[in-house]
Amino acid sequence: MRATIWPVATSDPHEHPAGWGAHARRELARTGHRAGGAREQVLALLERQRCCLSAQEIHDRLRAGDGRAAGLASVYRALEVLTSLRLVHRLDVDGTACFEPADPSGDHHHHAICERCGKRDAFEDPELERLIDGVAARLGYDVGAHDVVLRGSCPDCS
Amino acid sequence: MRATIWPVATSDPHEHPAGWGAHARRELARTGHRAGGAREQVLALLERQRCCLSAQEIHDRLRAGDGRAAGLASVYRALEVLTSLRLVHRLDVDGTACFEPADPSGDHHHHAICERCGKRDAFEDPELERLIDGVAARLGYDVGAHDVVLRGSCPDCS
DNA sequence: GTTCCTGCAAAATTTTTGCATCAGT
DNA sequence: ACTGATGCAAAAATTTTGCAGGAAC
Repeated sequence: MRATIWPVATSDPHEHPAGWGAHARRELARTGHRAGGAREQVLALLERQRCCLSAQEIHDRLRAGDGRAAGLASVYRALEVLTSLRLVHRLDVDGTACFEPADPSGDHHHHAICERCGKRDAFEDPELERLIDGVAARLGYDVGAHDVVLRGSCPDCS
Repeated sequence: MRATIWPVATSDPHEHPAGWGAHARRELARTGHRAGGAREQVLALLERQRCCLSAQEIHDRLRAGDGRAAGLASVYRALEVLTSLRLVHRLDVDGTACFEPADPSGDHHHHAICERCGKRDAFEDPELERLIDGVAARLGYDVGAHDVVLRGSCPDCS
């Protein structure tokens, strides 16, 4: 492991928009995907997760649970499918990919990452969204996704 | 008032804000680094480059030049030093890290990436910067760096 | 029964590290 | 000379792929 595994705050009071899991399962079925065990495990885990997790973190948490955990390769494959359907959003953090549910309503948040303690915070800002849409339009890009990442010291570490 | 946007083409041999190379060499000397061949090669290449390059791309371009090219590991080591001194900015694109000079004045640009042809465009927007500063303050983060990445289809591919 | 899904292992990629040697100060 | 810098190769970390067996429809 190249980077230390930092704890991810799970105490975030933000619950996921109701029905992300249901929406995702519906989309998977609609696009002709079968309900296998590995993908369901990943889906169920992401459903309870607010902030992003790496494939390895997802795999570790699955193994920590009871029963047989999906293999790491299957986790990657599940994430690939979910990402291509835009059901999860991929974000590169420190050279490793992290994944989190994508809100079907189109709402989404961005990230502030503490370079000292590794904490990943989420935030949203409607004005920021509007501004980015304007920039995309002026560039002539048909933008399907965008990320904003802030790096620095969180309030606790400052 | 409308924010101004300056698109910068990837291949555009745009000159860097005066003195980035000089500034970088000065900082390296000031922090007790010696002027080795590999780091100088990387520095000289980045000096002529406006948009971001991966370590492999840098290595390839160095080998395409005349004379002995720095080894790939030395490219990584040079980039590590330059990044830690905040002289270059690191950006993760598609799972691989890209690097580009960081303007000493604090000005910087962001990126729009075409998912079809892989083109990387740069843009800047002062209003976006202001907004991000505001978000950072609101979060209580001491933000040292930030990225904005737009992904989609460029005008040519749309 | 057909086709997709999964697990395991192997391969491919990307990045880091060990170590002997070379070079800057 | 001393110490950092470099090159090469090996290792480590991350991600993808091949293939045989199993499961969903």
